Amino acid sequence: MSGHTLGELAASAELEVPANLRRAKGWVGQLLELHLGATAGSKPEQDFPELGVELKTLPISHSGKPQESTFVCIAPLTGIAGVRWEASNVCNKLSCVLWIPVEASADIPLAQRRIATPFLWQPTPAQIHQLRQDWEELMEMIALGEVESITAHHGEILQLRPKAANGQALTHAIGRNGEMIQTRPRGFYLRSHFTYSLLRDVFTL
DNA sequence: CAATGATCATCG
DNA sequence: CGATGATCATTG
Repeated sequence: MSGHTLGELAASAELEVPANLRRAKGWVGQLLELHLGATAGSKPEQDFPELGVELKTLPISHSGKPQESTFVCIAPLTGIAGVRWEASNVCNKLSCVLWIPVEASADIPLAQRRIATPFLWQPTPAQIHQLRQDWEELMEMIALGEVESITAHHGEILQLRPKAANGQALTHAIGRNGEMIQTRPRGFYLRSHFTYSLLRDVFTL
């Protein structure tokens, strides 16, 4: 797919290209999943379970920098006593990722945006250490009932941010006194400066 | 609602 | 103008 445009891929799949991504935010990712034969659905698993590979598109600017952070997975806010990093969804999802950089500058019409060179990535021991540290810090705060005091400033490469259909969505979490509270669902995201470092490592920029 | 796919829109 | 917090579509 490298070098081809999203318009070409959409045409071969007989899909309409939306006017913009405002009401189709996951369109690019789903188009690429379709072409690579990933199992559609909303299962909390890797995109290619047989290969142990997770697929993620990476929106990049003209200068090749990621334009957005990368969503990893929903953060568990309850039932997290004793959860270990090795058994976490974050660890599982990021153990092997096929990154597919895609042009995403606002001045390029969606159909004309090109797919860059994908690369397969497995975190280095140092990256795993960094991910694990961030994850443990955030999970500890959640476990201690401090989820509502977590902001996106926490975590060096992995951050926690709201992840929901809107601000009214609520889920259960642990409160400051160990009681059950209602709060906005959160998700783990990779900071763009981290995904940029992955691009620099692979393409020796 | 929770999970998938993410980008939008506003603020500092 | 980058990052945070908010939001969109869809499926089970």
